[in-house]
Amino acid sequence: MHRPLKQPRMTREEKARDTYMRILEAAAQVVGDDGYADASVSKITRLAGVAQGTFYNYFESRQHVFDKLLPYMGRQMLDHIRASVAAELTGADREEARLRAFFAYLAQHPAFYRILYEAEIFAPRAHAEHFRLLADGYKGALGRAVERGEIQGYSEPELEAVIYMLLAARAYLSMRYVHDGKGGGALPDHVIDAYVKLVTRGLFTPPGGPGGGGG
Amino acid sequence: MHRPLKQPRMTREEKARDTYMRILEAAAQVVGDDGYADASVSKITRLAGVAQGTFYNYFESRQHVFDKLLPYMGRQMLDHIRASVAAELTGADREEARLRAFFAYLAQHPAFYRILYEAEIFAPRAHAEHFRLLADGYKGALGRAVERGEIQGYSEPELEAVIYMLLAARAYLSMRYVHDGKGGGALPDHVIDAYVKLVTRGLFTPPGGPGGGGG
Amino acid sequence: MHRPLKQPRMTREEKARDTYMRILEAAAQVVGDDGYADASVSKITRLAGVAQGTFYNYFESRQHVFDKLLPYMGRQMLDHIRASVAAELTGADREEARLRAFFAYLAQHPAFYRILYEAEIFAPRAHAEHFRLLADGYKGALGRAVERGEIQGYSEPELEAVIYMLLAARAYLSMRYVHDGKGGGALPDHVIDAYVKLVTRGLFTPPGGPGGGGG
Amino acid sequence: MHRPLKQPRMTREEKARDTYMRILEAAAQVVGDDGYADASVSKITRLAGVAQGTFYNYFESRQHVFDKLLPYMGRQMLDHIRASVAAELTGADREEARLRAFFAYLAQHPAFYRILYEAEIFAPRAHAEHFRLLADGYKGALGRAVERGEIQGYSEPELEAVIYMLLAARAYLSMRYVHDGKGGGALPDHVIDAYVKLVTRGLFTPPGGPGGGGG
DNA sequence: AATGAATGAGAGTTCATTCAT
DNA sequence: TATGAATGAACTCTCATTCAT
Repeated sequence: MHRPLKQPRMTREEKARDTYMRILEAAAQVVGDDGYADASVSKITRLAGVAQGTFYNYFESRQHVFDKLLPYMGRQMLDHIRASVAAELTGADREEARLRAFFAYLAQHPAFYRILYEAEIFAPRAHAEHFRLLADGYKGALGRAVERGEIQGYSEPELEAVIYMLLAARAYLSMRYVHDGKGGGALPDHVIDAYVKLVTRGLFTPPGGPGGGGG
Repeated sequence: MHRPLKQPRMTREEKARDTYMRILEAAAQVVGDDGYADASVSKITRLAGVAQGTFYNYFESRQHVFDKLLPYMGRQMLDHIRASVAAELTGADREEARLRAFFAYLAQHPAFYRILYEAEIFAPRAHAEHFRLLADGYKGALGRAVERGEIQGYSEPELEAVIYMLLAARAYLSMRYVHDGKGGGALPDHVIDAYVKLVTRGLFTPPGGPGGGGG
Repeated sequence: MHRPLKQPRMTREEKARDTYMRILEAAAQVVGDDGYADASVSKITRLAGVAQGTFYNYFESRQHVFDKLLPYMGRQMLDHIRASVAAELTGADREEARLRAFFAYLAQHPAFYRILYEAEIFAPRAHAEHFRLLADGYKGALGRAVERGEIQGYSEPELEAVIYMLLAARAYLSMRYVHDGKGGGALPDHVIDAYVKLVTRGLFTPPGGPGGGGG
Repeated sequence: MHRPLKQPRMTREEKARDTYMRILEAAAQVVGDDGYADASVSKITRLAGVAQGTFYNYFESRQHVFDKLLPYMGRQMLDHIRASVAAELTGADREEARLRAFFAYLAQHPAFYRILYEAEIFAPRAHAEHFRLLADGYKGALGRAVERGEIQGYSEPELEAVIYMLLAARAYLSMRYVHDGKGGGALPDHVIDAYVKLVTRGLFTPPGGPGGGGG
């Protein structure tokens, strides 16, 4: 029944960290629900359970939380994808796994859709940075595929363009098939098939080389 | 007995039409420059050279102009693409021509970028309708390619998914290579090459069939 | 089948008169439905079937129609009451007849309620004038009752106060029992009884004098 | 170790209460002077000495202050009347005292006239509630008069109608003799006499019963 | 006399931000 | 550090009125 010896539940620093995170998470949820445009400071602080003024002890301005949102959730998403994709997968199989992992993350974190795609408008710096990060990761992966001979006939700058097209595909497929709402959050199989087919044929060379035993 | 050819420069009706267009064009420019979120009625009317109240003689609300913007410019863009793409082009060549025409339009109408891509957030109805329109046009084109045997191995719903990926590619390539600003509005050739390569290999079957004489 | 010799259906003057009346009646209806505060010029002209500008050919301002409304309908109402009350009625019977006639008019012209009672706020000049008119008519009637010995013990200025109380009773009874809406427009009998009883006892002396054979 | 009796002049809560009251009183005065229709938020806040935005920290909307005005001043008025009318007064004497107290309150609070009578239009809910309150208080009083035998020959629903007529009398007498402005706020004696006479004869039975020793 | 487009003042309301407590 | 009241600029929208046609 007595109080445990442990110090006050949180040190001052921990408490500050906690408040920061509460505000950030609240912002994520509000933006996810209402979009950046309607994510007022008052909604965010109300949800976070702090006073409006407190907000400005942790963020310089409303825009500043917005700028933190995508980096914060984007890292989560990348971690999720990385953890989901088996290390030994290569080529188109790896692509498929990444796509599935992305949509799985989206299904678990519905707020992420708006945080990500509205960021181009409301947090353009963060958005650009996020895409650079994604693209860089991708570049490494495709670079290794090139080295393994899985990909042929694309120059390095061309590969960058391809990467943006793949990221684009993700975005629009989630917009069209998930966010619009009938699918209940899951991507239909034929859509995954189409993606895999396009990428396999378009990017990855079948083992025997192009024109080999493809099909 | 005959009336002079023109009494007033414009009839009342023409003048009304002119005012409507002035407001609409002003709205397009303001949205192009500042985005929907910062496109206030006062900015629009100032640019159009009319009083704020006049705005509401022509549009029920700020949202209502927003809803007209994409249909208005989208039709322009489609007309431009249709006019630019030679009728006899087929297959990947046609795809390339379409891509180039799109980017040419974008270079001539820089406002269109934001009007189009921010519409998902600020004029979702118009945005959805616009994409349905594009996708339908595309479906017809790809359907004919299927009939000609240029495309093989894709079911109809898969083709729909492919269409959304191609539209996605356009969007992200314009975001990355044009809108971000260094290219001065033109898409670098290697990007077009990458697009064409991906689509050619991924979608279009070389004359002799897959695995034929491709390369 | 041929046009009758009669001049154009209406002379210019008649047509103007007609337009004037159309606007006035439209104003009456709009004020009756929405109240003075929400009776915009555009609503009125739309209902009247004329252009907004036409309004100002007939009335100097919005306030000016408002000022015409109560005189116009008030006269109608007085005519109705005068026509409804049998000439030979006297004393409390006459009062009852007047009350019933007033409520009958109200039931037939629902717009009149608001036109009359909101006028104190929105057309105070007309309102005061209307009540002066009513009071003057009343004064004559009560003066004759005094001469007949039906009323005793009230000085002339006291009678004026009584008149205002009687008019007040009308107003509040219509507010409470008719306008609030359950009665379907008719005044319940017990309310009329209460009115008649109060007035009979309070104002009119029974034939044998006060304290005579009353009951 | 002890705290000085007062640190800040007002605690935060007191200050908030003060601001609320300042706005409410300012609204009362503006409505009293200009009527509800012309009582703009900007006039109210200017008079209250706060920023326009502050208004919306205390009231959801302009309409919401309007809805508070009559309850606030109505309670004041009732308290005043209750305090002014000697407990031992009964019958018509009590009525006279009430009438005098009402007009005394009106003379001290000129704003109350418009707040009360325009409320039927601009704050109908509050108006209805106010009258229900008044009528209920009256019902109790008249009910006791009936029990004491002071009132005879009126059924209960008839008494309700009478109550509305008495309230109506108040309203119109104040409109005619006070608000119109010549009397300087006081009701002429002959008007009070007329009211008392009408009510005495009409409602209250003289000690010996109707037809007794009256006169 | 009739039209209806144009005007612009002014309304109510929102909200990011500040700051005294 | 946390609070929440106060601020005021900026917004969208309404509408009586004017006036060229």
